[in-house]
Amino acid sequence: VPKPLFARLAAHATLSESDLEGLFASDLSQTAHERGETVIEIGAALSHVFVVVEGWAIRYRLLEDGRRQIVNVMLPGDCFDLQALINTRADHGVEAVTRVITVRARKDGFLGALHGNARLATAFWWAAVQEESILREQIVRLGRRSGRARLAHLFLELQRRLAQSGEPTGDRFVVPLTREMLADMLGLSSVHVSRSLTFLRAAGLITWNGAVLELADPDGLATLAQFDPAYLHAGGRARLE
Amino acid sequence: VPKPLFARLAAHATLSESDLEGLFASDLSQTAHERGETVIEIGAALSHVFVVVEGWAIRYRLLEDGRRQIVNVMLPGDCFDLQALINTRADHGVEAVTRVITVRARKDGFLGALHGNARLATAFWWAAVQEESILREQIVRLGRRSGRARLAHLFLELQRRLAQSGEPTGDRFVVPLTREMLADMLGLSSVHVSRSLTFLRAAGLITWNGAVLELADPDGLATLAQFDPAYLHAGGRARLE
DNA sequence: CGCCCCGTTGAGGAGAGTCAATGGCTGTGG
DNA sequence: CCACAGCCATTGACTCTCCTCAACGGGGCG
Repeated sequence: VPKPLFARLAAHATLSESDLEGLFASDLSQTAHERGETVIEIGAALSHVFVVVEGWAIRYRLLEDGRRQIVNVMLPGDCFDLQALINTRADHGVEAVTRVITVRARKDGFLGALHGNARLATAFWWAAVQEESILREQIVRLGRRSGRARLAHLFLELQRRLAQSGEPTGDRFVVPLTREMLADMLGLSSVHVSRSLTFLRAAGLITWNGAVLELADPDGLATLAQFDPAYLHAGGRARLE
Repeated sequence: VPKPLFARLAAHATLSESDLEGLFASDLSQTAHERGETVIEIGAALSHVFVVVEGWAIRYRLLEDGRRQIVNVMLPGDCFDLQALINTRADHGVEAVTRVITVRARKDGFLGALHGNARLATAFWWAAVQEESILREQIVRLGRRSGRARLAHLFLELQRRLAQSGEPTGDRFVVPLTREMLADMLGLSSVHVSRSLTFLRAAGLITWNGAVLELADPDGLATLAQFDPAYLHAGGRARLE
């Protein structure tokens, strides 16, 4: 059983590891994708549900003129794509940011396990609520925040989400994203991302030497970004009525 | 049974009206909200699932400094909020754009009906897939399109979505949104929305006299907006495997 | 008639994009 | 072991989209 997934699901529902075992026992096909590799092609038929066990991945859409918008980052414990349980085609691609290890479950087996276990269904439903809320917050970030605030806000979100997947995360953690990925995520150009990062550094809000990002002044970042973590639904306990 | 809801659900699943009757028969409490009224307050506990029967509503989030980002428009047939079946609080508000009539179903009754009817569950699942895909496209619109293109893209989306709810919609339909609402949807200022509309009018792409919007040159709009309707999942048939 | 809401238009300024040059780091092959 | 290529980040200069403040005008409604 993937630990990050268990950590996330168990945080909001009463769950033991055995609840999850049935899901992946049948065909525990761990797949590894190298950095830069395509995990799911746009337009591909979806027959499996994926869970990220290790590493980061991005979900993106492309425009005809070649521009790219990254819709969301997938961290350990995130699922792709609960809603694709219906037979449909991927309307966005998934690419590995680092080396990524995924576990796949066939849709029918997944649904069967959910039918037989109400607590498990509740836990996954809760994960879907969180996921959609994160999408909504991404909309607010793009629509109503400045470049600097977008960066600050994203960093704070990543910190909380990493903590939810059970990593020992304080104010220092590895962020394997390039400037261009940040740009495609935040609706900016990579040049402007670079400038905005320089500003955040100069203001003493962050340091970022190579890979490890440090939130030097979390409160300052939260003020700049108007960060309100409520949308992450980190507290609270799931209950399907 | 609300007709717009039936039109949308039946478009992608084999469904008869009787499938839906059980949902609303028990407590068919139609509620009307006047233009500008709050339908759901941010932070309110959610005990019901809502369906818009008539009129338009907006889902929005507010920032501390008073700025507003509209996450999505709700048209007849749209549900608020399938994912709130879990006991949680609204992380965004809903406000009536026109006079809005909603039908509410208690969460437990709703879930019971879904459990007893696989076709119904499939149809609602499909609606959720569409809804999330529309959110993703909103992200692309905000992140990677110019002001003019955002407007053109939104108008084309509204046309298709209205058609899905069963309205007789050609290239002319009523858009009850103010400039400021468009601005809060598209991440712009109302002044810039006004200017961009002037441009679209001057280019012969649209006319908008008072309420009725006419897409005078749909192909031109689609080119400007790089509109690819695939994300609306308008074709295709739902099947839960 | 007068108020208020909404839309338009103008002027000036700030934020973000584009093009381009530079420099560091890494991996590779002679 | 070093030279070179390729990728990535930074910085500069210039441009353009979009924002803010402000004035004005039209339509609905009391």
